[in-house]
Amino acid sequence: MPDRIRILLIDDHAVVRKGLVMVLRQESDFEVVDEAENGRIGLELAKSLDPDIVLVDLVMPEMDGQEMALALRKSNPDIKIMMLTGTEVDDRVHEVVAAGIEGYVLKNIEPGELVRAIHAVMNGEAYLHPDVMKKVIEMMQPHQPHPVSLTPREMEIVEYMATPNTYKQIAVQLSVSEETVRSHAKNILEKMKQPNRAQAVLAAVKMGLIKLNG
Amino acid sequence: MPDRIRILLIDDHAVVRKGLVMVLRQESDFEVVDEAENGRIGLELAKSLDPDIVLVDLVMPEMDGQEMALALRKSNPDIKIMMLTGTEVDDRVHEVVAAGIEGYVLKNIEPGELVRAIHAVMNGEAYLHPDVMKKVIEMMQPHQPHPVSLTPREMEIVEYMATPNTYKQIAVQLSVSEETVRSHAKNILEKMKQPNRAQAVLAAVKMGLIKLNG
DNA sequence: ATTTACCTCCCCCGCGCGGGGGATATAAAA
DNA sequence: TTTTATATCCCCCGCGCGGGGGAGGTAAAT
Repeated sequence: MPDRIRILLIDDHAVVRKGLVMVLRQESDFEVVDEAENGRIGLELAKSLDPDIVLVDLVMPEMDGQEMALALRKSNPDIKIMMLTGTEVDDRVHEVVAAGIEGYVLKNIEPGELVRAIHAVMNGEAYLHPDVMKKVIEMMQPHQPHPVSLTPREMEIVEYMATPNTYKQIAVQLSVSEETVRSHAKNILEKMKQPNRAQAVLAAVKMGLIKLNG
Repeated sequence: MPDRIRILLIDDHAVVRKGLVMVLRQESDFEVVDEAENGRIGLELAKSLDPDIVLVDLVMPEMDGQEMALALRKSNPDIKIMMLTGTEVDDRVHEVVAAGIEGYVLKNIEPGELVRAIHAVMNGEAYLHPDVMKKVIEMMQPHQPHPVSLTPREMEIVEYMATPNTYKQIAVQLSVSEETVRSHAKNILEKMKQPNRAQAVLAAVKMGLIKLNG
């Protein structure tokens, strides 16, 4: 069987590994090539065995799933990575997903669903557990209503403050006096409690007042 | 049947609407309550009919899907929103998803999959088409190797430039002369082709040199 | 009718900072 | 060995900008 999916398991709990093996053995096109108990060992095994996909636990001693994912991404970018974690949706979801994995499932996943997830990932898709997906989407929502309330004019000025323009140049473009712009800028810094333009712009980005890219 | 899922269709192509109606009629627990040909009309209908979920086309005249989604989110946050679009995965995916929708499917979706998607969304999950999910995940990847190469020391200085510290204060913390810091800063601005500290910091964030949040 | 919010404009001061020119030392690369 | 990159340090100049003050005018809220 040349096109069986070669799987590497990495989890610090032997029980979990055995359980996964049982589940994966049910599928005739799956082949568990090896197991490892932490990221460091798993990384070495992945490099030498070159599996199609690794199922890796997020929380592990020595080297956790996130570190391992980053390392494996660099050394063997073609190996798919499916992250496993407990039922709790970790707050590190964002970072972990950004580490460049293809799948993220919780351990309470239905066996059949796990099989489908692996197939999906091997098929070039990305598989995220519904709860994880929700979290990821939530994190890209426009940020909470800004704790600082700027007037419409001030909003306009803040946007200009994020450009290379000097206050004088901004004044010209808005057809007002430089003093007016400077006055607004002063009020903005005051409201945002920021010491200077650079910090104010950065804070505005963090608050979602300014889009980083448009 | 009190618990049928009440669906509102919004698409500027009558053919597409009819097709969707055919598909959705197959499911006994779906009920298409009405249709609309653009976002403006659809928004009014949604407000008066209060459906469980709206399927809305992304590209439409008068008011497109994104605008409508934003408006509907504000007026009726409980109504689920499933975005529809052509086979092309739009570059606006990020914005659209950030508009706060629950689902995003392409029009070439299998009917059965669409039905599952609707059920998933009604079940409180988020459903993104695999290609869309991939795109979303890609967009959270660490950015490409920076076009500007800063020396280790310069990297350090850039991070400090994103803080409220003045160059003098940075110098103290790094135990070097203020002149040294200023010198590095000058080289950084030169390399990044940025006119001032504020712009340099912003550019650094965009490039992924600096994490917005730590 | 008085207050409040907002936008507009002005002056002064002093420091931060960008831009220009250097210099010196070390270590790696050519 | 000579060049190149990196890190350190120095001086000068002038403008940008932060912080302090104040003033006038309109419009909405009270």
